[in-house]
Amino acid sequence: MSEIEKNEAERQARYTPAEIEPKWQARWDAAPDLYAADAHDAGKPKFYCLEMLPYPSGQLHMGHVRNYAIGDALARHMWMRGYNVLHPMGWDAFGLPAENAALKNNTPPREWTLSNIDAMKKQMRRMGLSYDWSAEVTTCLPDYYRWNQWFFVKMFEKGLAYRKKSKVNWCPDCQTVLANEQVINGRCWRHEDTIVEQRDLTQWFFRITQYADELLSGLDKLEGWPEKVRTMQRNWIGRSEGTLVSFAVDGEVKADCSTITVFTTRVDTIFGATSVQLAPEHALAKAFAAEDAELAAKIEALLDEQQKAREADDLGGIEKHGINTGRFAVNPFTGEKVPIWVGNYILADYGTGAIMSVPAHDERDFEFATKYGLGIKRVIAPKKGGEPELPFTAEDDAVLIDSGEWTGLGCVEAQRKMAAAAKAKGFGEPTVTYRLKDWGVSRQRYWGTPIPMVYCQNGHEGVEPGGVVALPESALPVLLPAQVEITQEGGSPLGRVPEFLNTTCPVCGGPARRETDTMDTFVDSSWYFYRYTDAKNDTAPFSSDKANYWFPIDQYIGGVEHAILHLIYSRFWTKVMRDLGLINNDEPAERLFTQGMVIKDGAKMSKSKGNVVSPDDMIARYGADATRMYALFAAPPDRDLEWQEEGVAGISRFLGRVYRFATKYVDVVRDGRKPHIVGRTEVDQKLLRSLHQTIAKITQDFSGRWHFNTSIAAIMSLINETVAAESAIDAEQASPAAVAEIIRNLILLLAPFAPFFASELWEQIGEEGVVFRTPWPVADEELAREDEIEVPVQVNGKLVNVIKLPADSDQEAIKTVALADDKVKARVEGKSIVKVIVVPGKLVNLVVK
RNA sequence: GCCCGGAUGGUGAAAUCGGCAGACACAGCGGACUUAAAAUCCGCAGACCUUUACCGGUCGUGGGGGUUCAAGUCCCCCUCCGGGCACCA
Repeated sequence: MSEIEKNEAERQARYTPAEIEPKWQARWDAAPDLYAADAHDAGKPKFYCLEMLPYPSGQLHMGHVRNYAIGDALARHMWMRGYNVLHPMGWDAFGLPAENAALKNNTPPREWTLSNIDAMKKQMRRMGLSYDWSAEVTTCLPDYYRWNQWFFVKMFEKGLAYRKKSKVNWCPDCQTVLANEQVINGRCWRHEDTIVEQRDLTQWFFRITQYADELLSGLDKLEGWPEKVRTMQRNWIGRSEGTLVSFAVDGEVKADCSTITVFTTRVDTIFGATSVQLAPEHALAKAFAAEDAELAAKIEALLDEQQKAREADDLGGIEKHGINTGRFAVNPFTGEKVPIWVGNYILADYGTGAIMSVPAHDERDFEFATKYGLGIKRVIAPKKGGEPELPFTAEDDAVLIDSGEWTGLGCVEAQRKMAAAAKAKGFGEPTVTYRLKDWGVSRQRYWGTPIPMVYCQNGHEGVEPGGVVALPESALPVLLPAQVEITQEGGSPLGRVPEFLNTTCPVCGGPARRETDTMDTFVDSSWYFYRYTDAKNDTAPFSSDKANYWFPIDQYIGGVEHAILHLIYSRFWTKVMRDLGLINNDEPAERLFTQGMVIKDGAKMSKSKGNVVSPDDMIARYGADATRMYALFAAPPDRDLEWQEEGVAGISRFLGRVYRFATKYVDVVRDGRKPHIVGRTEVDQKLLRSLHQTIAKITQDFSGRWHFNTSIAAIMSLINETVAAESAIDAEQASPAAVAEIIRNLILLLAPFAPFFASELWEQIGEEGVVFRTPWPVADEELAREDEIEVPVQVNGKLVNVIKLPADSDQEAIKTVALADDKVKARVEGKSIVKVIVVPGKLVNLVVK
C-alpha cells in the first residue's frame, strides 16, 4: 500500500463529525416530510412527544440541548417502534425582551424576534432534531394570536374573562402588571433584584378559580406527572375548608357595616374567641377610620408596615402589631361582646380579610393576645384529659370544653355540626377558600396579543357610555400596529397610537376606543400544543378531530421551573376548551417529565457567573451527536447535570471506536447479510448473548425509567466486548452473519441518541432506507440467556468466593457445589453450619457458628 | 415552621424487587506503537493494614441506632445541601 493510499484509508477510518453531520443535515433539510406525522388514519398507534417551546432569545443554551436531546431520543425510538409520532416545535415569541432589544438596538420587536427564530432554528437543525417543521407555531404572528383573541371573546361571553379594579403587582422595570404566579419572593420573575410594587388598576382577569376544585382533584389522576409537581400545584391552589361566621357590630353603625364576616377553619374553637381582627384594608376598618382621624393614621401605619414587609418578602417575619378600634362585635354562638382590632398580620386578600382570634388554640393569636393582654380562654382539651401548654392547636383526639351545648364533642365533628348550625340560624355557613386567585392577564406592554375589546364611548342599549364591547369574530384579528414608539414610561405603548386606539363600536357604529393592554404571554403557551395538530387552520384554532386524535400529549418534557405557571394555566385552558366543546380530554398531558438543570462548576450557568458553555462551541468541537449524547450520559435526565467538556470528548472517542470497528468490517457485514445459516461459533454465541441482553436493557430503559446514562453505558460495554473479540473475528472464529447482526443492531441502538452517526454508518454498511425508521430490534430471549451463572458464596454475610454453575442448576445443586468449594471449606472448618440460604440466581449464604 | 428531593471513590455516576458496593465514563498513573508527538491499543486504580512480592486481612455508600442470614436499599433519630410553600386564619 502506498503512503498516499494508507493516509486515505486512515482518514476514512476516522470519525469526522464535521464532515458527516453537515452532509446528513443537508439531506434531511431536503426531505421536508422526513419527520411529518402521518394523517390520523394511519392505522398505527399515535404518540405525541412534546418538549416545551423556547422563548426565541436568539441562542440555544445547554438546558435546551438537554431537553431536546431527551425528547428527540424518545421520538426517534417511538418511530422505530412503529408509532405514528407527532414531534413539533414552535416559538413562545411574544414578551418583553423583544421590547428591550428594540430600545437598545432600535430594531422593531417583530424583526428582532423573527431573526432570532431563524438563528435558533438553524441551531436546532444543526443538532439534528426530528421536528416536523410543517407544524411550526410562532405565537407572535397574527395567524396564531388571532386565536388568543378568539378564545378571549369566548371566555368573555362565558363570563370567564372579566374586568375588575384590584391591587396588582407592578414591576417598575417591566413597567407592567405581573400575575401572582410571576411574583417570586416579592420580586419580579424576570428581574430578580426588582421589588414588586402594589398598584390599584382595572385589569382583565380569567376566572381560573372557577376551576379550582377540578384543577385540584384532577391532580390525583395525573399519575404520569412527578409527585413534586403535583404537590406544588396542590399547595398553590391551597384549598381550605372552613366556616364563615358573621359577628354583629355592636353600637351604631351604617347599614353596610353592621356585620363582620370571619373565615375560620376552627369554628369549634369559637367559644374561645376573645377578639375580632381586621386586615388594615378591610372595609369596616376604613369605615371606622373615616370617623376617627387618629385611628385612621394608626391604621395607615399598619398598612405601611404590611406593605414594606411584603415588598421585602418578610411577611412572616414582621412583629405583630394591632390597634383596638374601641368597637365591639357580638359572637353569635355565645352572645359575648368581643373587641374589634385591626392587625398587621391579617391579610386582606385571603378569606374575608377578617378573623376571630382564639389565643388559646392558635399560635399567632396567642402571640398577639399575650402582647396586648387580651383574654385567653381554653375551650379545647385532649380527649384523655389534662391541661396542655397553650396554645394547644391539636384537633385530633381533642374535645370541646366550656362550649355550651357543644361541650364534649370531638373537634372535627363539632366543626361540621357548628357550621351547619350557623347556617340554620342564618349567621354563617360552611365554605371553601382557595389561595389561588383569578389570573390577571392584562399587560401594559406592546409586544403581546391585543385584547379584542373596545369601549363604546356613547354607549348603546345594554352598554353604558364607555362600556366594554367584545369584538365579533369577523373583526379579528386585531393586528398589532407595526409602527409603535417603544418607551419605558407612560403605560401601554398602544395607547399612543391613534390609528389603533380610535375605532368604532361594532354594535352601534359610534366612536370607540380600543383596549390598549395586551395579554400575558402565558396565554400563548397555554394552548400552543393544540395548534400543532392543525397549525395552518385559518377557520378555527384547530380542528377538533385532529386534536382529539392526538390528545392528550403522551409525553411532555420540560424544566421544573414551569411546574406552577405554565402547567397550571395549560390545565385550566384545556378544561375551558373542553367546556367550549372543542376537545374531549380533561388534561393536556398524560405524562410529564421534568429534567434537571445543566450546571457548571456547581452552579447554574449564567452570564454573570461566566460559566456558560455554548452549544455551538461543543458542536463545533465534538459534533452534535457527541454533544447530545453527553447530555444524556452524564446523569440520569431528572437530576442536575454537571457539564464537563472532557466528558464530551469521551463520548466522541467512544463514537470513534464504534466507527472504526464498523467500517473495518463493512465487507463482512455485507457478506454476512446474505441469508446463509451456518452453525454458531463460541465467539458468535458470546457476542450475540451480550447484544441481545443490551437490546433488552435499552428497550426497557425507554419504556421505564429513562435512565439513558445506563443505556449508553450498556452500549459502551457491548462495543468494548466486541472490540476485545477483534482478533478472534479476524481469525475467522466468528461467522460473518454474527458480525453483521452485531454491527447492524449496534447502529440501530445508537440511532435515537446519535442520528447523524447512525445514518452515516447505516449507509456505509450498505443498508438502504432511513435508519431511524427501521424497526427497533427485538431482543431474542433464547440468545440472551446465560448458560453459566456466577453465584457468590458468603459465610456469615461475607463474600468468600464466586462459583460458576450451569444456569439451570437447582437449589440443591448450588448448595452442593458451594459446600464443596475449597475456600468455603476452609472458612467453615471447625464450625457448625447453622443455616444455608440459597437464593437462586442471586447468592448462597452460609450461617456458621 | 411545614412539604418534597438529595448526600456513594480524585470527578460524573451504577447497583431497577433486601442479595458480589463502585458498572460505564472522566481525570490520573504505567506500558505498547512512534525518531518524537498526536491518535490508537493494553494494563492499574475506594481507603487502610500486612507483605520483598504474591497471598491475605480490616474498614467503607453524610452521622447514630434498629430489623434481617444479608441493608446504599427497609424502620427510628440527627446533620448538611437543593427546591417548594409559609402570619393562608
